[in-house]
Amino acid sequence: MSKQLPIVAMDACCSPLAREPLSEPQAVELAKVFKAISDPIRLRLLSLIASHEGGEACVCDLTDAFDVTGPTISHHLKVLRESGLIDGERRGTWVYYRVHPEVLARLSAVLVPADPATALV
Amino acid sequence: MSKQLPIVAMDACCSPLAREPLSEPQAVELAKVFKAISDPIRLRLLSLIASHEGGEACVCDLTDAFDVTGPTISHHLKVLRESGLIDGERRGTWVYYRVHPEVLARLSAVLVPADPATALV
DNA sequence: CGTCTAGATAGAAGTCTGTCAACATAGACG
DNA sequence: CGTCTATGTTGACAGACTTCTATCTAGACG
Repeated sequence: MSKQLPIVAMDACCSPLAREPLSEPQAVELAKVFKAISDPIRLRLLSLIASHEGGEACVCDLTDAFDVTGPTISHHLKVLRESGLIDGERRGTWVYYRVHPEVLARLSAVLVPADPATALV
Repeated sequence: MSKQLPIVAMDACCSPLAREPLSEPQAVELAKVFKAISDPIRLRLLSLIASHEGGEACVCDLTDAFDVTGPTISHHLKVLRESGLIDGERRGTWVYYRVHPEVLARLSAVLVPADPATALV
């Protein structure tokens, strides 16, 4: 579960994409992470985990929120795990997931527009 | 080209994903935009356009930066266009693209982690 | 040990995606 | 008008993705 994280992309990629052109390797690594959150179920899973009290959520809490089967949720959690966005830990009967906020922060930083006038409303 | 923008998602989605759970419709709309940037070529296209002087870039500038054929670049630009991230305008012989910084800003805002301690380095 | 539950894995079916070659279209220009 | 160049569109195909059912594994507990 919490096996060696692939320690994704994130190394050489913090300058906003609008400041200077992404290198090809940076783009490849970033694309993997964005692909991980390019599915509605995975986005909601990530959001449920990140916004859950205590910063973590049990798979049992997550499964009920969707119309798909357990294995499908497992699959999506695996994709999020392999992208480095979340990590899971077994405690007794249940498995708890939590997000890696640094990864989220870096994705957010990469997307910041160049023009400082375009502030968040 | 600059036909009625689909005026994507972006309406009801500015609260960070880690603050409260995304609704299903929000997730569906956001996922479309993230899917648009989940390809290395499209990420680099977006970055090239956004970081280009004057805030716009001609397709002719873009095509040379990649190993794929013209039609493939056209296809990727179309995906970015349909997601609302960029817009193109023909001026004489060439077509110029520019990004919509608000869309970028909103994506960035959605990904901001909950914990304020996780500031950008 | 046997059994029950939470979750993960495997394999299959159907759908979507990226890429190309071939063709179409829009201005520029003679 | 005819032709050349810059982009876009179409149709095809291989590979990747999502979801399911069936099966397996790890703890809990009697």
